[in-house]
Amino acid sequence: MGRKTEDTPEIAASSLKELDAATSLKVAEVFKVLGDMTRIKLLALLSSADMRVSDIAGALGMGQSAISHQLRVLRGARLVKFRKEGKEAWYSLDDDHVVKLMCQALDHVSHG
Amino acid sequence: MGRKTEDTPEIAASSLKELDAATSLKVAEVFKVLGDMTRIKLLALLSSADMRVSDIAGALGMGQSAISHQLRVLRGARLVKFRKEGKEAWYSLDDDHVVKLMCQALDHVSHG
DNA sequence: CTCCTGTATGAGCATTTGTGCAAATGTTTT
DNA sequence: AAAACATTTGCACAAATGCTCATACAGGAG
Repeated sequence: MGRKTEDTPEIAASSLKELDAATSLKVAEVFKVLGDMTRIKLLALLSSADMRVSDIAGALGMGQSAISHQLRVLRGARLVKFRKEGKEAWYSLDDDHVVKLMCQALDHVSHG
Repeated sequence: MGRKTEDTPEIAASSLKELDAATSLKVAEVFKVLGDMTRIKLLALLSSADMRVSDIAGALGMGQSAISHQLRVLRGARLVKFRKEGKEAWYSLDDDHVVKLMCQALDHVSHG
């Protein structure tokens, strides 16, 4: 049977009590990167298909420079990766953690 | 101790493709609230015990005003709730979505 | 009532952030 | 070689953010 997205994080909830400053910072950094509507829409796009920079810019109705800037941020957080094909850059989600996180957040806002 | 054990059926990953602007904004707003180290440490504290404002301020080594401001933000995102007992305000996590989200993010940064 | 405690709120300020513009880099075609 | 194309990068600037300070609000004790 088709399995849905795994809803059991490998990290136990009890580990939250022992969050040191460095780890808290890293966690906050990931969330900060996700805390922007442009980047959310961008990641949602990439969840269905790999895309080039200009594709994303067109789909979101934004400048190509802005998208490139955002993709750099997303790359820095290891949320997206890309491969170069000639003069084009194809972007895709880095792993499925991204999707899990977004679904959890979607779950949260939907229950309001 | 009746915390909701309501195992919320996770939202399918396919819903991400259909994210409209309003929903993207809400999702981004939740992440934006989580994208701050002070608030992360604060939520981590609340994951193990309910606390008063002054308790949190003491534990984080910050001013009471700063914590109160942050708690307002967290309340606005429905990530924490509080009950008033006399002149004290006891804060707690609003639901277990918060813990799930943080564990997912912890999972992500740990695999780096 | 007054005083003290716990919390909330508003103003001010320094820092960060997202975007557009323009120039630079790199790749393919002519 | 140049020109066209796709993407990246540096700069600038408005808008947003987090903290501190001071003040206001509310409950309990004397």
